[in-house]
Amino acid sequence: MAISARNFKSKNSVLDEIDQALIGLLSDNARLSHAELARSVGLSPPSVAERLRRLEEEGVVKAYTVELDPKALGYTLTAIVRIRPLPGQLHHVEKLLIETPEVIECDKVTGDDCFVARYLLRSIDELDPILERIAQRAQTSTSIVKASPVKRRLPPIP
Amino acid sequence: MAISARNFKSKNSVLDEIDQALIGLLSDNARLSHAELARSVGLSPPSVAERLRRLEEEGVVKAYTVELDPKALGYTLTAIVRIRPLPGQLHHVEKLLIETPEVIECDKVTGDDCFVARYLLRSIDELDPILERIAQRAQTSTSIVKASPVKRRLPPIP
DNA sequence: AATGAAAGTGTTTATCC
DNA sequence: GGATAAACACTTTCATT
Repeated sequence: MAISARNFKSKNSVLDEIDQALIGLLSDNARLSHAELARSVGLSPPSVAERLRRLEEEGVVKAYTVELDPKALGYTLTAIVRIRPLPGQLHHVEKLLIETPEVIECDKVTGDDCFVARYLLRSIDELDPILERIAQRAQTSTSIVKASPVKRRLPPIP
Repeated sequence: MAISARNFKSKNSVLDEIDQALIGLLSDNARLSHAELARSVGLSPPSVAERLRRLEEEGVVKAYTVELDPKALGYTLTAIVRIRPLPGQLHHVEKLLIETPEVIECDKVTGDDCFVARYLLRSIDELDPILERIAQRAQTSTSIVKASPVKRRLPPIP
C-alpha cells in the first residue's frame, strides 16, 4: 500500500477551520464542555467529541494540562542556565538535572553548551546553592529572566 | 488591583495533600470531571469544585490548556537561539520575535545575550531564512535541540 | 470545609443522513 | 462527517452540619 490518506494526514495534519477553532478554544480553557465548544463552532456536541477524538488519535492533541503560576507558589525568579559538563561528567550532570525539581525544563543541544535548563527559584539566594552541585561537574553560564516577551504559545497550525 | 490580603495569601499558598493530588490529576488530564476527581481523592464533587475554584481564585491554577505535538504538525526541529541586538535595535528585534509565529517562547534575560528564543522549524532549511531578518539587527547564536531530558513540568509544590 | 439532594446541563451511543 | 434522540452521567446550588 502506498502512503495511505490517513497516515499522510497524521504526519502532515492540515487542520480545517473548525479544528483550529476547537484548539484555539481549548488552549484558552481546556475544560470547556463539548456542548460549549459545539455552540462556539456551530456543530453538535457529538461532532465535537468525534473531532477531538480524532485530533487525539492523530497525536495532534497530546494532552490537556493545567498551568500553574510559579509566582503564586513563591517562585519569584526564573533562571536560564547553559551547562557544559566537564569531561566524563555528562551522564552524571544529566541525571542531576532530571532529579532537581527546580529544573522545570531542560534540553540537550548542539554546540559547546550541552544543556540549556530553566530553573525556578524562590529568591536569588537559592541560585548559588542549587548550582553548586552542578558547578563541580560542569561549567555553567546563568542568565536571569527579566521579562518574557513571548510566553509559551502554540505551534503555528498549518 | 492593589496589594491586598488576598494577594498576600496567594503568594504563600501552602497546598494540602488533596490540593496536590487534584493538581497532579489535572496535570495529566485537565478534562477530568469533578466526579472523577472526587472519586480519586475521596471527596464529593461539590467539594472538589470548591477547591478548584479556590485554587483558581488564589492564582495557583492559572489556566487549563491543551498541549499539541509539534511533530504531528510537521515541526521536526527545535532550535534555541540566543540573540544580542545591535545598538538601537532592541525594540525592533523584540517586536520581530513577538511577531514570528515559529518563536513559541522568548525570554529577555540579563547578560550579553538579551533574548533567548525557542523556535519550531519544519526542517533545517527553514533556519537560515527565518533567522535572516533578525540577523540584520542582532548577533545570534543557535543551538539545535537533540533531546529534552526534562520536558516542561510543574513547579515543585510547597 | 464538606455533604446530600434536586434541578438543570452535559455526555454518549445508536441510528440515520 | 454530521445530526437527532434518549438514556445515562455530571454539575451546581442550597440547606445542613
